[in-house]
Amino acid sequence: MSWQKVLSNNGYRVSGPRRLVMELLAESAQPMTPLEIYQALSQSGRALGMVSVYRALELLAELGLVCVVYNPNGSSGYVAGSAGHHHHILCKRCHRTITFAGSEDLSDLIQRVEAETNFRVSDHLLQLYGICPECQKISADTVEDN
Amino acid sequence: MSWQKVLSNNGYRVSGPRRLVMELLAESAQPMTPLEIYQALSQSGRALGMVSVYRALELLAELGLVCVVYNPNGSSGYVAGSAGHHHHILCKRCHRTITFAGSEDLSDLIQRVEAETNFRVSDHLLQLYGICPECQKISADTVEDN
DNA sequence: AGCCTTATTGATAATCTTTTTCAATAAGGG
DNA sequence: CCCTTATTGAAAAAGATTATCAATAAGGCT
Ligand SMILES: [Zn+2]
Ligand SMILES: [Zn+2]
Ligand SMILES: [Zn+2]
Ligand SMILES: [Zn+2]
Repeated sequence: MSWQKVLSNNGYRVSGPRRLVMELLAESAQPMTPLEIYQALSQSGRALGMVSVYRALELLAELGLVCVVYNPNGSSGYVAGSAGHHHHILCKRCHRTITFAGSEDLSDLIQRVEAETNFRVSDHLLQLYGICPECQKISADTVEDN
Repeated sequence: MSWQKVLSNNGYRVSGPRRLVMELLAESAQPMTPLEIYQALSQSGRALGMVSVYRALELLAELGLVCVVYNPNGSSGYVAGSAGHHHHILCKRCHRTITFAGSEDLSDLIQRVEAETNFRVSDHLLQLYGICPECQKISADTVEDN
């Protein structure tokens, strides 16, 4: 279902600011902070208030249309979200972020931890960090040059 | 190795504020924000500046003596950290947080994602959310009462 | 135990980020 | 095309984090 439909179906309007934020994030390969979103849109002429960026992100996140991802250094940003169970993998060098499908791969771990701790697990946060193909290539080239 | 030793070995002093923050977190069952730490210490007479809380946390986190954990709602807090590969599980109801040992349980998942995405994975962020034993018991009691 | 050096603290101010407020605007149903 | 009302945006308020710098105290040395 399109993000416009998700908004409508939940009684929200498909407004200019929401469209701008949504489309920008969909195009971006990297997570963006509210400020970065504001600046990117301002510079490309399509101005909107900083407040609207915050409000759009809040709503879009609530509806699952965008996701928050955490950088290794602790800062966080937003990426366009896909539906269903999924997680993100971030490049430590260029911050390129892509999504991978969630699976039952954690179920063994979760069972073990439930047995160990007596917690009942219902949810999880998982992100992988590493180096993306492009940055690996750059590293390889640099090494060759030496 | 004790946290005091870690500080010393890295050329830092075992100061009052660092001790207060470290001991408070070690005793706390829940993650705490800088403000919560500041207030808790102030109220128990052992006053220190807000700024010192920030600085202590920054340093302790850098040395791996405390960890940042993310609440399901997006807010974050600090917990006393254990050494080695580990993760945290949080109770969604009372925020009690405990540590569980990391393992190789993600290696299958990581291999799959590396194959799918061509990323080289070096690190990960994992947290589990659920209900702790105490809160399960409360739920059970409540149900019985009905 | 007392002294000295210097890392660390804390009060204040500066900066940055996020939220509130409320009149003006525009989305979308009719 | 009009009307209703959700949404926006400017400005201000509130909240969180960081910089400054004189005063303090940790820990090495004797
Ligand atoms: Zn990269
Ligand atoms: Zn998952
Ligand atoms: Zn609980
Ligand atoms: Zn792990």
